[in-house]
Amino acid sequence: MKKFNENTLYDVAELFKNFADSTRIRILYTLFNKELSVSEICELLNMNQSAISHQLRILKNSKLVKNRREGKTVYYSLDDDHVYNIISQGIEHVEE
Amino acid sequence: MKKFNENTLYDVAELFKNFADSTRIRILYTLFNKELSVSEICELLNMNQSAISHQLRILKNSKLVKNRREGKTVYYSLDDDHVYNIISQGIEHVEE
DNA sequence: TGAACATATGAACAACTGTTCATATATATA
DNA sequence: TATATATATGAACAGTTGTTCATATGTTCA
Repeated sequence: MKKFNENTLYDVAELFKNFADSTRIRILYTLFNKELSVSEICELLNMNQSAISHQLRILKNSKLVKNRREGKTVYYSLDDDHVYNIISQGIEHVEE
Repeated sequence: MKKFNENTLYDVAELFKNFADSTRIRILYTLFNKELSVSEICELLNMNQSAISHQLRILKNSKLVKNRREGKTVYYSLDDDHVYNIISQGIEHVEE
């Protein structure tokens, strides 16, 4: 079994917390294909803008999404290759 | 992008909740190699028996661990191939 | 049966989390 | 500058979660 720092598993738990909420995981899933603006995400998930912005901040702090501003609009996209793989594996699991 | 039932992402979030707590993820990690009794897990994680039992029940209900009784002792082990892969991917992510 | 040991479980409590509401900030344009 | 639009953020609140404590259940053996 691979050795690693004893804090690693705490960090792993922190990572998985991001995926442990259906709003955040649905946000991430909408970003699988392409970047989207905040308001586009709101429409897709049918949720209010404040709730989405709060969750986007959490995802950004965890470096799972990144954003860029274009005028008034802010576009978000996945910031990590692992995100796609981890969620895909989760989907695979529950679909069995 | 793969199509699936709209409830799937909610189920995925539920799945990841299991990995979103450091106690549970450390329990699962102790079971990577081999089955362990409840008291062995308590010693390894230096936590009291009640806390461990409560978390084991959560993991069992989610079908991530299984158990077998041998006299007074109950042994727990991983019940799902995906568990190993999902946690490994999480470890890989945070170690970069 | 009774004592000892291993594990499970319910209740209670503190800590944490996600959403809403109100409002602030940033940008574009008239 | 004033207004409209898009996004961000702080405070408050309800709901959820993990641990502890006390106790129950299950098993072995004397």
